Amino acid sequence: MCNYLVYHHRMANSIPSAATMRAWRAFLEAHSRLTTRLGDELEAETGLPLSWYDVLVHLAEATGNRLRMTDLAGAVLLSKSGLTRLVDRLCAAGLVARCPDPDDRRGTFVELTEAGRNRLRAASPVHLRGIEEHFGRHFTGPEATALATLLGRIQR
Amino acid sequence: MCNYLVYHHRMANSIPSAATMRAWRAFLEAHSRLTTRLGDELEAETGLPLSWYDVLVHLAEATGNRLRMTDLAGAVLLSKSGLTRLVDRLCAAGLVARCPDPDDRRGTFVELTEAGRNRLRAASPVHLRGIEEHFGRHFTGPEATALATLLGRIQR
DNA sequence: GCCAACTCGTTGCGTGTACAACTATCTTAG
DNA sequence: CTAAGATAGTTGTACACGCAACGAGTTGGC
Repeated sequence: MCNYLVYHHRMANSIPSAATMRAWRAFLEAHSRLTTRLGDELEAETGLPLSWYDVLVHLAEATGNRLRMTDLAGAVLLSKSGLTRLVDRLCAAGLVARCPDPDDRRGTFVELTEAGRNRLRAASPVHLRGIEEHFGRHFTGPEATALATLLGRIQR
Repeated sequence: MCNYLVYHHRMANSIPSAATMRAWRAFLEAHSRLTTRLGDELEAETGLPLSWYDVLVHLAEATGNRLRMTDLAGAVLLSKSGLTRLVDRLCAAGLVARCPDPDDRRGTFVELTEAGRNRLRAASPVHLRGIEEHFGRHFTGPEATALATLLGRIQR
């Protein structure tokens, strides 16, 4: 899924410029190639799918290494049901554990296990190297900052 | 699926800078939000999924409004089998047609039908407006050009 | 010319995801 | 205090996608 290029049919206003369309195309193409490549590398070298890694990182960053299902779903940009199944798999692999929230018996915390922490520690250098090699290395420091600023304008 | 943030574990070299990581996070988040939003809008207002739109645009741009399966798969960044199924659906909807390549009897052309062209003409303003409203509008002309240049460095 | 190697597109299968409906729990208005 | 509504997470179901294997067709070395 990716291109959605201009089909020339100029209307009154609010039509993207040619530069905008070039940026949009480059954006989509870059995303597709980067996620595919980084995902393949991570899985090949560490056996960890990108979605698993993503969950582990968010838990590792959270205070207490635990997060509520809903919050985690928001963090990894997944639907609630999608996260339920993903956490099922991570639980089965022993990398995270579910524990009930005593203050709200509807809620569930997802907590990083020791095995999960170790697994993340092992995978992290591989993925970071990949990010640098396939993404960061193409930009100077100021360029990376500019990129973050520009893309950061797309919010919520 | 999305974050893959830094888990601080500094190694010798080739570790992404903080600016790179900010850019990477912003990139992933922007992509997730934009594709979701644009896809929802397009489907709600025109009944056309983004993947369908993408195919139609590429055919409309191709000479003769036709493309070989493999080339089309490359253009829309989909696997061969994924494209086979997608084209199945578009055929069933009457928006494209398959026709054999007389010069290579293994090959198949996918061709835009009149209905497909009309459907694309109707959907295109909606999607372009969306691109401008959710993406282009956040950038000045030079910024969009810079973005295209920077992202364009991620190749192949 | 012929067989091996390659290419094109499709199919079987497994997987990951979203949506909607559901259960259990919490919150709030009256 | 209770009933109505909101919220947390799970489950049923459908679907889109990739990978590997396949059948048909093409190409190149000998």
